[in-house]
Amino acid sequence: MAKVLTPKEEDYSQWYNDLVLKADLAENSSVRGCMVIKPYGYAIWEKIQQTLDRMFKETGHVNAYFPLFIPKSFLSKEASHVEGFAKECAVITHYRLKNSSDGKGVIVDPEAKLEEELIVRPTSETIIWNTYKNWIQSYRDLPLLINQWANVVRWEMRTRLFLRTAEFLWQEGHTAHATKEEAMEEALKMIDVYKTFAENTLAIPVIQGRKTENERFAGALETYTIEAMMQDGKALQSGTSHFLGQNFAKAFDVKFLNSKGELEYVWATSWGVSTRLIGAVIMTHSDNHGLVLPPQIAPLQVIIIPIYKSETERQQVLDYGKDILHELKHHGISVKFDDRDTHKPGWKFAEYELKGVPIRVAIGPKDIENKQVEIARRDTLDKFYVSRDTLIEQIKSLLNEIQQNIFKKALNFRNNNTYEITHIDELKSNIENGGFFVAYWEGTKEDEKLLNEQTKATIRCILPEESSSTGKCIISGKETKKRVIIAKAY
RNA sequence: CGGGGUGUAGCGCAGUUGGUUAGCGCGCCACGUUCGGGACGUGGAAGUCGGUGGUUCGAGUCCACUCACCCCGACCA
Repeated sequence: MAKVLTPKEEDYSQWYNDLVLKADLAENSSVRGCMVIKPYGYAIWEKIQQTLDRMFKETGHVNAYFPLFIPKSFLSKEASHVEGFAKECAVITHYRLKNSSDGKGVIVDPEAKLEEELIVRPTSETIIWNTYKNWIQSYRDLPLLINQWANVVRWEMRTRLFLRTAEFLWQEGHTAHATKEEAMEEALKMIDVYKTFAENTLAIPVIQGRKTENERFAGALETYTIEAMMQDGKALQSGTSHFLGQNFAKAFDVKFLNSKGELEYVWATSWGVSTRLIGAVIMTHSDNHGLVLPPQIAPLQVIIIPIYKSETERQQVLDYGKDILHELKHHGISVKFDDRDTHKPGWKFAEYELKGVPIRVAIGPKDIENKQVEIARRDTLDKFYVSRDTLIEQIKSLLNEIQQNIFKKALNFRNNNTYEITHIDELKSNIENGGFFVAYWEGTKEDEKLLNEQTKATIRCILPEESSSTGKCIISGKETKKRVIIAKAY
């Protein structure tokens, strides 16, 4: 008996916390609100990065890197942008320390005060648009399609591993376009990329929509979002793409000469996903035994565990297993053979279940004799024997099947916890149990605030209009085509 | 930033009205028996009791201050 998780049913957030720590994904650091991402957790992030990076490049984007620090004056150039971020900025005021007079340490040297304070980027629109000003003169310089992989800092009051940390890793795309239509198309294209990635790679079903004015990104004219439902019925905003209009171009005076020789302001988008996605993966698929990882981002897809008694058996099992190891590697499968003699098989079974390895292959003397192996799949915990001859093919298709299965499971869960409502009372009486509530909405900003105060829920997104059918807004009673998802959110 | 709570070995905790050498479980190390679902035995290492100051013959224990972390709210990806 070693690592026991708090059961989900008992305390969901405790379960989440236990899991992150015990699966060795991350831990709290001695810096308030900042986490240490441990090798296993970082390996998942690397998988996420690799896939997304490829998708960004396939859609014509390139990577670059901009400074961590932003002069304070830059941030205030776009009024609503600074308003949104001002309350959570880390500020650098000095550039030097000196020995304290009591000799016990160092103090900030008051002589070394910066002329202008620097802000640790909470997001990079301002520093990037200040740079784009120098890069863009003519329509021939457009579009500019740039992404950066970086860390950002937002001084959050309350933090939770992966879901909300003061420093987090993300990617932020910042694009510049000659026309409104092209920028809008880009913003929509990227939210599509995120949706595809979430569903195909992370196996997380998401609802795509746009944010209400209240929930929009600071400085955006339109924010598109993908919203996922966690196992406790709460929503997690998993990626956003913003149509920024000409706000930043105007704030930073970025103009280009069009083919007719006229000066115009540039149109912009920005879009990002963060290490929060790891939290989304955990809270979508995992169970009381530990992590359940989608094969596509599992750092380890297959674990091989030997079972033996005597030294001769050990040699035989090792030979048999090494063979399988090399063959799987040859087929591009990420696999490890845990031949450590310091832990017993049962211990290893539990350990790799905790870590969410999709497929476990166990081999003992019995299996060598029968030319087979025992396979256990992490998603269903089913165990069965597979002939050695067809093993490789079966593992390949099983990885695929697991990927599909956990997606379907998550989709069913979401469908079963999504409710169409026609009156706000239905929301009030059911919101405590979580879930997505679909309602017609034609309310004002104030109505939205009222909704939040009364139910603790928020409008997660406005759904795309699929048909021309209409209904009555649950607050104002106005007839409308607009439908929204309401839910409690992380 | 308001309300509540906790700081004792790597982790989880116990420690009586102040009284010698501060314990327990897990983990760790060594050896042996084990090995198809988190093994067992024997021995061992590991602690400035969050910090500072005070009361006292004597403080993990009492007092003051302070720091850190956790939970609940307001804020947020």
